[in-house]
Amino acid sequence: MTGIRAKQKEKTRRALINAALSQLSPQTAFSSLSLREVAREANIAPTSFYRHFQNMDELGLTLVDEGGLTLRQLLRQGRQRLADGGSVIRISVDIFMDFISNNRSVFRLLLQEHSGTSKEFRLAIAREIQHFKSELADYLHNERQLPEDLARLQADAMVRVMFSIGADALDLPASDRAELMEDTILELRMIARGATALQASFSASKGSSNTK
Amino acid sequence: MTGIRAKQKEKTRRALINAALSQLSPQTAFSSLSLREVAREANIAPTSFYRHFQNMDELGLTLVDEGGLTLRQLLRQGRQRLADGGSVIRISVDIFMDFISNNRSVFRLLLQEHSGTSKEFRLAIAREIQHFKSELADYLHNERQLPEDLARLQADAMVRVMFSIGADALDLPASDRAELMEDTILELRMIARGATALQASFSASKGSSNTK
DNA sequence: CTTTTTAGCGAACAACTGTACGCCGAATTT
DNA sequence: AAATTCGGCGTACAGTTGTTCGCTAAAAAG
Repeated sequence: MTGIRAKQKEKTRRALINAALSQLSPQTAFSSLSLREVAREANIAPTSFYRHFQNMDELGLTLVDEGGLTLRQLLRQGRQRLADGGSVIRISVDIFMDFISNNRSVFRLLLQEHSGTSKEFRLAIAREIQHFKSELADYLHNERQLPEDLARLQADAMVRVMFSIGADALDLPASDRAELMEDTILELRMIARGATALQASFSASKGSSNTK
Repeated sequence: MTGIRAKQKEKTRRALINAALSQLSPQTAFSSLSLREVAREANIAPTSFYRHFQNMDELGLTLVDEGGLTLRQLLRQGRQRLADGGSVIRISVDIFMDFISNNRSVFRLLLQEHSGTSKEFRLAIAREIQHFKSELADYLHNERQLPEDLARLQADAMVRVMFSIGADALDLPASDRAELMEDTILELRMIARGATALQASFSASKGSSNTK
């Protein structure tokens, strides 16, 4: 019951995960990693890999899950920081950019496999993104009094823009990133403004006789 | 001077291009195509491939260029249709969705290699997208009297949203696509509204004493 | 007609790949 | 103390890859 065996197993499992992460780079996609290389980097025999994962895919999905988890945790922190006051948009952009800076490889993995050739990967990543959207839509609906439909659309547009810009920021020197962030904030503000403007026209055309 | 030789060469060049295209699918990325498979599909010896392209990369870049060209041509057609009246946004969305429907493989190639591992691919595709943005920004500035900065930002946001939604539409049954298109149109309208709203606040805070 | 150019071929090579199989030895269970 | 579980290893195999080299035959150039 000491679990000395389980402990060791978990250790080399981590070694495999880290080996995979360490081999990812702008020039090397996860989908082109070989089981043998990863095993070599983790200092185990190729055949031992199978004691931990059935596939390279299974390893990759683990990375996706862990990355998504990290992102969601950051979002919660963001909501807390927000209680102290400050622009939601600016804070969210900050958090997001920090995330991709500190998790370049994982974010690249998310981007690449989001449009990759494995349906399982695509679905797993789409699920993570959907999480992101839903939380934002809820916030817009509850805290900003937007009707559900409009909140959903605004969140959708914002998340799309944010991820797309994140992809561009990924291989940008830190110096250029500040500029991009200002653009990002403006674009997101644009979307927010547009949403409330649309809300106004809808409620106007719907119940113009009803002031309350 | 008959050029019977040049003619034949062009023919098998096309055969190679078509072979590559025909092997692309949701399950097969361009970056994982093998020179040998492509040559086999084109009915030439593997070694003959080099008479036409130095690399598989060179072949891929050709596909990117051709895809970009097609897209730009459609844009011009779109601008013509626009002269007859109608919603710019709706028409543009129509055209875009048509494009990805009729060029699934190419669009998938663009998406995948946009965040792929070859810098040359990334740059080539970024260039195509930049074309798209610039043309839209010019239109917004010239025809819609938006200040250049705001036009640039609106175009940027719109193109990002459009491409992102395009990626989702790619593996969607045609039945679900209609719904997605309506969402797209609303999101783009949101962005457009937001841009003019921001314009109003800026000019108000800048020169409130200047009516003209 | 003679010479040069060139698209295409086949053989060969070394480098990898994923994975099936059976064995070992230490941790765990009985 | 004996039996079982199981993480890890080495060997082995068949398959595929990109690319080099020298050759052929037909088109083009002289």
